[in-house]
Amino acid sequence: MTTEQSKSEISRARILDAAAKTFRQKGYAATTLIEIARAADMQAGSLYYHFGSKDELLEEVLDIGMRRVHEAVEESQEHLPPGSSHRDRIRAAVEAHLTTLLKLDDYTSANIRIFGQIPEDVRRRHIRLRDAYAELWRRILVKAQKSRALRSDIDLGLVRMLLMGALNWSVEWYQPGRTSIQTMADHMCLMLFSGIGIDEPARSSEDETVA
Amino acid sequence: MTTEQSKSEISRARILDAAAKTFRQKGYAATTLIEIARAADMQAGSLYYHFGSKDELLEEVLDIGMRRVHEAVEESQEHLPPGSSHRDRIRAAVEAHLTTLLKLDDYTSANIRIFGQIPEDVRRRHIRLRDAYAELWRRILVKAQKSRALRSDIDLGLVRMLLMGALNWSVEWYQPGRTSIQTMADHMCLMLFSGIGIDEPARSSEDETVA
DNA sequence: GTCTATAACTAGATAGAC
DNA sequence: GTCTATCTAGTTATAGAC
Repeated sequence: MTTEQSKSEISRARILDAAAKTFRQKGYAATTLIEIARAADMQAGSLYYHFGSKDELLEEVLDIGMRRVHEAVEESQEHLPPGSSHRDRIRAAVEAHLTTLLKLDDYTSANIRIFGQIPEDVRRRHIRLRDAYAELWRRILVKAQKSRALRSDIDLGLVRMLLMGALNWSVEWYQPGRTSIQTMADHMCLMLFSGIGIDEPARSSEDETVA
Repeated sequence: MTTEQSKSEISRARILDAAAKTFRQKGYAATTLIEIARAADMQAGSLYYHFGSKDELLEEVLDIGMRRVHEAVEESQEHLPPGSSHRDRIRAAVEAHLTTLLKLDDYTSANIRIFGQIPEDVRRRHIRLRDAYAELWRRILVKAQKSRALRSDIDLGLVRMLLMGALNWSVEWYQPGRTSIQTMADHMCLMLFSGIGIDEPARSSEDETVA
């Protein structure tokens, strides 16, 4: 009950870490308890002292992953310098989301990668946390729109889904070292706020619009 | 050898359709041959007359899905009205990609959804088609940038990944009837070219930048 | 071509020793 | 708490009848 962890708590955490890592890499159904146990330096049967079933283990990994990214984005909003613009706020949220997803955390990336392939009842129990996280983003964007930092003639829900897609898809291709998270956030926010198009000059006959 | 399909070809196609649909819904590892067979009105053992293994079936589903979206985007570029701008070209590609992914095709959506969870050797053989599709997009974007339709001070590869992410992620949330593909393409291209930000007015003391 | 039957294997889960 | 041994169920794949 102090800050010391019991042996049980330590093992439990080791199992969860191993599960998050393996689920993220191989997906849910393709991951066996034998692999998780091996990654946690244990025998498969020993897992059942800590968890009732594979699904129970999955559920906890998913919940932890979603809570972590939720908290990271929430904190990014609380720690902004006073007088920050709405663009600053959104940029901070984007960076917090990406950082959690790509640098810190097998739990969050496991959640994002395998959510579409989990058993129905696990999904049903987990969905509240997902909805709460979506609501956090919704509030950030709506506030920006109401303050006229974002256009009013758009479907903000759709924008949110496209934005989350661009960010979440990075778990499928991101390789540490190649691109920095800063650069990714820069590009994402540039697209979101200003776009990367240039006003094409008035058409003249010499324009190469087809070639 | 005529336009008539042999009984074998018909069955084969039925199996592939069933496999694409089931893979898309449940993922690769979680899908059993028994389910695929049932969806194709067959017994599991009968599948082996047409395919050598589950992996072989998977591979063909993946390849078909990638070829279809590739062809759809390629055709979208060939059928543009003369004098189309680069924005028009990109917009057409976005729409073709989304349409294939969300309306026409279990094969393409299966490919996008399960690519991250397939066996290593299948992935290795399939990757060429993926790379070719990426190259098609790269060319479209580079051409636009060289013609000064897109800013030159950006990492176009990164933009491409963010764009594909925004589009591909839609397989995880899109529900037919709620949003039209037109609307999705509109929003995506608006973000890509112009952004949805409004220049925030010069800061004054009464601005509510924090609340 | 498709069926039925089944072989060979692997998974998740349980029980009892330590 | 963890291990070893094992049960049960379900999977891919094969074989031979029709």
